[in-house]
Amino acid sequence: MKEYDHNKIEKKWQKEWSDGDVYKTLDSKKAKAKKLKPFYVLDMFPYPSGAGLHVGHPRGYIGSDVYSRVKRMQGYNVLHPMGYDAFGLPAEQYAIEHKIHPRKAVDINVKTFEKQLSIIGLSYDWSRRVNTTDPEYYRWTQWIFLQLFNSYYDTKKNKAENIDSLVKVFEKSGNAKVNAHHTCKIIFSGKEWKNFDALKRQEILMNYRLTYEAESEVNWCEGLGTVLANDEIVDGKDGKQVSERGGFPVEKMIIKQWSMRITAYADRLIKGLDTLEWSSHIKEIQKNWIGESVGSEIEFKIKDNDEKIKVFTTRADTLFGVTYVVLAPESILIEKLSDQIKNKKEIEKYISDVKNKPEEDRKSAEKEKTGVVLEGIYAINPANNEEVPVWVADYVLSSYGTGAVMAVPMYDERDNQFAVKYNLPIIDRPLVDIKEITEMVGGKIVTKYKMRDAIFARQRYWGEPIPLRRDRDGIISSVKKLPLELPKVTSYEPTGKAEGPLAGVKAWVKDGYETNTMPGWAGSSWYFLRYMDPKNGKSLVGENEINYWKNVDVYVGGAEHATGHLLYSRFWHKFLKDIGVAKTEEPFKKMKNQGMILASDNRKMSKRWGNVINPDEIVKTYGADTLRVYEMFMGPFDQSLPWSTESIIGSRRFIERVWRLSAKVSNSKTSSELEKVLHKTIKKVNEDIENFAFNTAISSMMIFVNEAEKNECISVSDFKMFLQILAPFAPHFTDELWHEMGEQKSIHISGWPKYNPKKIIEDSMKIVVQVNGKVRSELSISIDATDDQIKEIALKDKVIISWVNGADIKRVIYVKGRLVNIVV
RNA sequence: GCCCGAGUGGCGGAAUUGGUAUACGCGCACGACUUAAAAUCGUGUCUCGCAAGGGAUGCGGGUUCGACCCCCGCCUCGGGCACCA
Repeated sequence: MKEYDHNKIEKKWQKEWSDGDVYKTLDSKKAKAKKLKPFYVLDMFPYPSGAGLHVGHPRGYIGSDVYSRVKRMQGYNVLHPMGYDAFGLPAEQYAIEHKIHPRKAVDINVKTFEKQLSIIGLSYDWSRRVNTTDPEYYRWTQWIFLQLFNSYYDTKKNKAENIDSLVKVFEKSGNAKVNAHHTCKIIFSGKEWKNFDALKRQEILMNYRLTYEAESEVNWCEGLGTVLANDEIVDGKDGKQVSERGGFPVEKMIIKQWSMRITAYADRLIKGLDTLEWSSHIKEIQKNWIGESVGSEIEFKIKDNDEKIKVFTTRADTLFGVTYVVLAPESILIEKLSDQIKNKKEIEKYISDVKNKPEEDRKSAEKEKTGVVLEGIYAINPANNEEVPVWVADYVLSSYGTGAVMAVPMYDERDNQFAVKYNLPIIDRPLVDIKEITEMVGGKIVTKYKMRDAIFARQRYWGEPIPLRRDRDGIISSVKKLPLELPKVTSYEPTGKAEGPLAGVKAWVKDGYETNTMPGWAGSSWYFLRYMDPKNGKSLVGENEINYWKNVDVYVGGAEHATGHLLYSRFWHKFLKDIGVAKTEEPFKKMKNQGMILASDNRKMSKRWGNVINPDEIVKTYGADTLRVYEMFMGPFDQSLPWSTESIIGSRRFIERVWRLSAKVSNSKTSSELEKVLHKTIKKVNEDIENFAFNTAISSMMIFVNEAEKNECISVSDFKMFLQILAPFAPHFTDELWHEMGEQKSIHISGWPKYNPKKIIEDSMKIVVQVNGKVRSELSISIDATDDQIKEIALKDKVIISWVNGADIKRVIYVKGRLVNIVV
């Protein structure tokens, strides 16, 4: 018997697999010729950070690898690729810290990453690797940007449409009745449209485009020199907002920015969640993030004025209890009403004070609410024609609902606080039916969302250039020839202004290109489509390929991307579906989220704590097979677990026991008892892997080995079946033993064993007998026994008779195949 | 504050989702092999009790023949949102 030398075996098989193209994915044409069905298993591609991997990083990759290997063995044409998300802040920060160009830093980091990953024995088809910073890749990111730019959202057809068709409508009949998701505040006729100059038209269309430029409030991070998305910000120690990366302070600012109209898809993004096999936890987070709420829009007339105040409320049933109305300080109505406002100066001062106040003060719930009454202005409650005062107050947000609120201090806590502070009446009126009252006052039921449009620009160098140019008159046009390559700069450090380092490239600016670049999520929002057809120079993905693969079948990655990547990808995918590129409504049908591996001190692994365990070391001492088995065995896949180098020995022992078990393989038959255990194990492993319950799959294989060791021999065919179910977890040494059993081809393309239902049938069953719910006896009864027979046998059992002790038997409950409970 | 999730031996965890709680593994103890050690193998290992038996799934109650699982009220930890009308 050879010694188990993991280093030798693992090196040998990794080379064999690579030389033999064992994990090569077939393109659709070849696959169809062979009648192979597609199966797409995807890992979230990493930022190649350069810090090196710790033992926790590969956990998700190992899980998805096990799953992919099973699918491959089951005869699917498996697409299991890997690539790099290398644009964006992490890569750029690393480059700045290490004083090298981000391009070089990315290349170095990718190499380090691949070297570390290669020793784990993952079954990627490396020939399909993508990198978001590759011009041949970001050419298509830019292409998608332009498609969005040239589209608007048709709310009637409920899909994106080309902006040209909207222009035609404008020409014909203006915009009064368009069915479009927009922010356009002016109404014009077809005639007026024709008289608008090009700049005016551009300005109007900007309100409809799915990628648009607008003044918007942004999170400005001085430390990183850029604007950040809401999901890139976290609460700092003192409760103030800081950047997730680096922990720098973040403040609100109004800047003209490129944005994406994700809000147009809010409804579809919520509805689609029901069709997804994702953890309910992540669906819940997305649902809350999108924040759908159904309520009523109700108009309050203004006394002695033609203007109206439109409020949004989810509590129209409290309409009779309204004692005042509040406008957000940003409300344009205030300007319109100014002639009638008696305390104009005071109002103006209040508004400017609010604007200069940091947003975090304004948003904190503990903060005292402030406000000023608009003297001379009264709103008329449409339900009872009562005149109520109108206030401006900073607790009303302009960005949500209609930017105006009807205040019902009796029922709303915030209104109540405000009313108490400013001595406003609090009245108790009976509640009415929401639907009825809304109809009665001529309002309508509408749906509002908390989600905001996504800002699509970063004031940084290391990102995709925005493929637009602006001529001297300010007219924007699409760049015709993609990719628009990122120019070389002398300094890629942040400039600290609302423009990026590209502003320092004279030729770039002269040509009218944008100095902002795209945010990190641009390249990662569609990469899964590129893997289907990574070298296609004519289109983002070929028709044949996308029709074959359709979408990702199983997506594996961290749960922390719930409101970022996973939402943006769904948004883009839906858009790509609308324009005919994607073929399904959702990109990721099923998703599994791996838990983090913590250090043994239960903290995150980090250089800072000095508790990092390096996978290279573990592979060297214990082997990749052991590492893989251990990481899958240590606990539920989606749960965060502490690493224990002490416990890994159990997985190593398991592998060695299988290795030694091969000495018991012979041509004689396996005992029927062991055969039964084997087939049960095959059944269990198959089910468990399908559910990503890898830990219990391994434990059942351990039970089989324990059982097998008690036997004198095991047949070649039975042992081979066992190797096959173990192979996805420990691919190297199982392939070695497989060949030792006389096989020529790799075990990983050898087929997946099926259990034989006949071989797991028991001829007797173990029935537990309880008296009043307490276990008192155990019986072995023939499988053919009827329910009544079983009850009778239980009642006649000596132990049971002594427990019942002649008492009246009230009930006898029989649970099929499990237990009898006798109630006395 | 609001919305999710979790809490089981010394440790990681299992339990067919209402039916034998603690599978599997680590650790520990004892034994075998060995001059010895390592490795390996065997036995034991929730708790009280000599035993018969009793008690334990964060705490307190409830439903049920039967509850880790369902319901009500707490506690602790993790995650999400946060003046969203």
